[in-house]
Amino acid sequence: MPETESHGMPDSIEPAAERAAPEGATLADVARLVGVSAATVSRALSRPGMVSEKTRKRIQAAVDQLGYVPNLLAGGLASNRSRLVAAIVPSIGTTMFSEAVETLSDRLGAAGYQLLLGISGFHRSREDELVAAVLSRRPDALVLTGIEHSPAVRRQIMGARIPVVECWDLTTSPLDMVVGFSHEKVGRAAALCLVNKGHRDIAVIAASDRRALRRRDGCVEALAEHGLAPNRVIITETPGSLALGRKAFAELAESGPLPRALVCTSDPLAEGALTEARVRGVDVPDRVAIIGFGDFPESASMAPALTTIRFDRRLLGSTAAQLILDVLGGRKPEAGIVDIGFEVIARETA
Amino acid sequence: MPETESHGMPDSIEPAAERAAPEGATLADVARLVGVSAATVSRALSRPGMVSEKTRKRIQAAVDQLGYVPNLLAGGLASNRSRLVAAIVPSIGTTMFSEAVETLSDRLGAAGYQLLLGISGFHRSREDELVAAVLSRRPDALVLTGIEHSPAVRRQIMGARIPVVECWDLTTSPLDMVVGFSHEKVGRAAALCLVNKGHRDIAVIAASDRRALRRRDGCVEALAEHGLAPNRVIITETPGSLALGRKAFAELAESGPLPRALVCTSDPLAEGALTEARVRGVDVPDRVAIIGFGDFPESASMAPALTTIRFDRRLLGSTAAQLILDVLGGRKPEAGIVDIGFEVIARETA
DNA sequence: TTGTACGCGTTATCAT
DNA sequence: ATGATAACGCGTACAA
Repeated sequence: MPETESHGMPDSIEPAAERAAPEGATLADVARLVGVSAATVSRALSRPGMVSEKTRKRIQAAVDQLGYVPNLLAGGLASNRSRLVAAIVPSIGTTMFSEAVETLSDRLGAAGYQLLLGISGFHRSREDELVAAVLSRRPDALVLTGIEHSPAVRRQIMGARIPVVECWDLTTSPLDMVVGFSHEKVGRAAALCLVNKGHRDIAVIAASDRRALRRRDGCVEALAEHGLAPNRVIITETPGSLALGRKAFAELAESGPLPRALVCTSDPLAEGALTEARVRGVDVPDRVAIIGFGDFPESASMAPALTTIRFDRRLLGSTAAQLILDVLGGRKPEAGIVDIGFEVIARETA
Repeated sequence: MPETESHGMPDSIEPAAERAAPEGATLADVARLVGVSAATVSRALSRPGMVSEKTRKRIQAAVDQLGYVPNLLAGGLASNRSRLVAAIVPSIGTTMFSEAVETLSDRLGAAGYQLLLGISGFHRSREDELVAAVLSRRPDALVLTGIEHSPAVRRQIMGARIPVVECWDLTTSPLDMVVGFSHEKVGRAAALCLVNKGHRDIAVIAASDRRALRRRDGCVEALAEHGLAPNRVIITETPGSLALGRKAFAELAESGPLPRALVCTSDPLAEGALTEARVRGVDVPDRVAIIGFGDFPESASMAPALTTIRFDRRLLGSTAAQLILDVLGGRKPEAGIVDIGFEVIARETA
């Protein structure tokens, strides 16, 4: 009897073989145990509707008994669908990105996709490497941060022929799809918020990443349209932090007369400025009104003196997920360019 | 001539074939173009030392020309090494986890590994699903949060036969390796810090996840050893947040006389308590001393009235990475149980 | 140093 | 509803 089962095998040879997973059972092992073909097992697991009720149950039992775990490397290779979505973000150390990534991961996970995460640390060259590395896993879709990418990245991505969502920014000419908001408009809104309150003496503290600089640009432009020039513009490193905000405010205080109002390109910078102002006995917002960006949760209660600009990070993540799932599901998304907008949160009348 | 090259092919048929990547070039395509075997190309890419200088250059040229991107699904299947490390964390929305994950990702990336991230949201059952999902990618190693896992998880993991690092906690009997610190000791340190300052009337606000509760346990034990019982113990949801901290402090204030000192199991809770105290005109630390945990960067400048307990999150991440790389590299780690310790950061003498 | 040949575990196609 | 068989793209003994 050449193809006999292992029943009756002496315990001394493979004692654990029938109890725990011996050594990574395969589809073929399950099939053998049940007495069906591998194809049937594969179908039972991925398209249960195509398999008869009773064989499906027997297969399930065998799967449990063997502790069978499907090999998605093999599955992906055969089907050309990895069920993997790659996301490349500058950092997960700020809620700006982490909340969106969490939401993205949740939504994708619910649909059977997993998240391959690349963290670029705000370095352009690192994005290049990460894109290359990540594409070698043959992800079914790709999420990128921002709309500026090196030619190499653009080339690789076009060659990959998968859906791509650029996030946290907006453009009329995305690589594929884009979901975010206009940083120029955010900067304008910050400026207008202060101008509308009657301020004319306004300084700017901006981090040096591309999107922060575009917020600064929008701000300066809006001021110009009101016949104003910024009191001063201070550029800090990226990412903006509380410490950098303190330093920048100190520089502001020591290099000339304080402005009447201050635009910071992010809440951490704004919080730092606020902190330094307090230390120096400068009243916020009475002496210096400060507006930030990002609506970081800490600031809501800790820094009620700050005004900020909020966008919905979770909406960003879920929208990106939805776009991807639509495309992968063969549905056409309602729109490939999604502006999730933002709103000014004035916590004080200042 | 049966195996002819595509030279001389009329442009009208495959015009782009010789310029851009036509449609996912494979190793075989590269080999054909160079006129060597696929094996040689494979070696040139993964073990350059085994290939002659000049053929390696020609291969590199062909790779560039075709825009060849290796398929790691196939590679992983063939070699049984995915170059993937999976990590499962409750959240990336707090620096507690995000910084460690960032460091982990950096270190692994530098060694040629990529990070497959699962976010469990503090749900035990979700960890089960994620482990199963993640193991189907055949990761070369696994990073888990904490030391308590369901039997199903333990079984699956043992069956996977890969290095595992449990993080953010400590035990003498890890699944495989562990890097973190003792939460009981953190709780004890918090209590002792206050007791040593002469406080005897101490309350506790704790989140309800396992590690936070163990910090509470350590705290209550240490108090008992000094003949003290906590004024009150308030349990909040997980994860602890500024809002929950405010609510808990309000409850404390309204349900009886305020304690003289307060232990919070995390900094967000402590910041919330501090905020609510301020709102109620309660001086911190003169009327109520507050100690938190986690050393969240925001608290350093914003809440100088708080004492906190710090552990090195980046050290945690890099140690985990090092353990994994050691094992995967065939080196034996110095120790499979790493206590990274912690320190009390007293920001005020209170 | 290079080539040959096989296998990795799964899905898809085409029968039955 | 189920089975046989051929890919999928690559790594790796083994041979040359």
